[in-house]
Amino acid sequence: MTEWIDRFPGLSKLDAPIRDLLIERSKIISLPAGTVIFGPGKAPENLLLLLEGTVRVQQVAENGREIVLYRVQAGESCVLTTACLLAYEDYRAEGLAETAIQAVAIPRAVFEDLIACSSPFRHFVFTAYSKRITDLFVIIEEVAFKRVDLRLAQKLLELGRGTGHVQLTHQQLATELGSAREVISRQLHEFQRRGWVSASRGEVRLTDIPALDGFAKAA
Amino acid sequence: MTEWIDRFPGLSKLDAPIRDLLIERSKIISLPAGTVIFGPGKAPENLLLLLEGTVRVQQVAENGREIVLYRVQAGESCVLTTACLLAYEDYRAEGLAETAIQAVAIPRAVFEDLIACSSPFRHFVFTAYSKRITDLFVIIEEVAFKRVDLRLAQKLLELGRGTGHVQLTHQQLATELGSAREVISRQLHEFQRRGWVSASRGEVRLTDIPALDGFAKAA
DNA sequence: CCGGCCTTTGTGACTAGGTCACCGACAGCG
DNA sequence: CGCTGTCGGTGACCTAGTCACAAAGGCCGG
Repeated sequence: MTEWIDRFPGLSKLDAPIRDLLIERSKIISLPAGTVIFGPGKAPENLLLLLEGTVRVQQVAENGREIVLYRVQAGESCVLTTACLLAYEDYRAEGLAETAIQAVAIPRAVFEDLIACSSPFRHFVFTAYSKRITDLFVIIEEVAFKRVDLRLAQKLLELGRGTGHVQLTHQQLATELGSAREVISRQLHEFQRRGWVSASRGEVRLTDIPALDGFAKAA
Repeated sequence: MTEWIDRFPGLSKLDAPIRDLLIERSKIISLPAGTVIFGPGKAPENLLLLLEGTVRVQQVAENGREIVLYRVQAGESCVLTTACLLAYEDYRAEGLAETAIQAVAIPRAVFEDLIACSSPFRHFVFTAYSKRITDLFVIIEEVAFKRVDLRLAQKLLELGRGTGHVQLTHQQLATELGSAREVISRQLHEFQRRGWVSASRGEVRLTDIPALDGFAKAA
C-alpha cells in the first residue's frame, strides 16, 4: 500500500514510531457522495483526513436558509469537528460528502494520544484549526459587509477554476453565499447582459473570465 | 495568595504537579482599559486566562465597518489566540481590553507542555475552543439571516442585563451587530415610540424589558 | 457666561438586498 | 403526448445600508 501519510505535508515530520502508530490504528474508509458525515445530533466519532473528494460544511438556519461555511479538500482534515469530538458539544453545522470520498479515520482515543505524544501532530492540528477559523472570520466579514455581486463573481471564479463553468442551480449558488435565489438570478442576468457569463439550466459558463475577475477585484 | 486556578472550573481537575507547574510558570498581569491585546500584525505571546474584566474581540473590514465577534469574560480564556499562537498565523481580528483587566499569562512553551502532559488541560482548551467556534457559527447565522430589529432587541437585553441600561452610542451598538449607525438610530426611535426604551446621549434605558424580551423571542 | 469645536444623533433620498406570490419553461417519463 | 416536479423569471413590496447634511448636546478655554 502506498503510504497515505505522505499526502499530508504536516504529517511528514512525525517520528517513525508515532507514524507507525497512526498508520496502524487508523483505518481508511470510503463514503458515497451525499453522505452526512456529521450534523445536528450526529457527532463525528473520528477525525477524518481526506484522501479523495471534498466535504462541504454548511449551516442551516431556523428559517430554512442555508450558507456554505467551508470545504474540506483532499489533503485537509475535518479538524473543527475535533473540538466537538473532545468537548462533546454538537455544532449547528453539518458536513456533507460532496463527492464520493476516501478518508483516513482516526478514532478519538488515538487522536488524543497523538496530541499528547507528538509535537508535530499538535502543530498539524493547530495549523488546520487556524486555517478554518480564519476562513470563518472571512465569511463573517463578507456576509456582513460585502456586496453580493462581488461575492457572486468571486465565487463563480473559484468554483469554475479549471473548467470554466459551474454546474449549480441558482438556489445552490444562493446557498454558497447565504443569499436568496431571486437575488442570484437577477445578478446572473446582469452578468449575462454584460457578456461575462452565459447561463443555462443548472449551469453557468464563464465566457469572459478576465472581465469577471476585474469586476471581482474592483471596489 | 489566593489560588487563581480555582476560578477556572475546567482546571480544577489538574493533577497536583501539573497544577503547581502552571502556577509557577505563569504570571499574573494587569492591563488598563483600552489595551490592544492582539491584533493584525500583533500576535499574542501568551495564552490569557481572564481573572477580572472583559476582552472584546472584533473585526474591522476594509471599508471601515466593524463587528464584535465575542467577549471573553472573567473565568474564560482567549483560547482562539492559541491557534494563532501555535500556527504563527495572524488573525484579521483584534482583542481589546474593554475594562481594566487582570489575567494569567501562560507562555507559549508552557501551554505546549501542558497540552502534551495533561489530559484535563487538553479538555479545558478544547472545550473553550468549542464554545468560541459555536459562537462564531451563531454570529454567521445572525448576520446572514436575522432581522436587525430582533438582533438589536436581543443585544440590548444582553448588554443591559442587571443594570437595565446600556451606555453605548448608536455607533457602538451598530458595531455590536455589524450594522450601520443610521439603521440603529431608526430602530431605537421605533423602540422608543413603542415605549420599550428611552434614549439619551450615549445611553439607552430599557423601560419595558418584558415587552422587549417578547419581541426578541417572537419570530 | 459665551463661543467655538467635536461628538452624537436626526433625517430625507436613494440604492441594494431579501421576501412573496405567481408564472412559465424545461426536463424526464410513463 | 401530456403529466409532474424542478428551475428560472418577474413585479411589487419591504428591510437594510449609504450618502449628504443638519441639528443638538457636551466640553473647554477665554
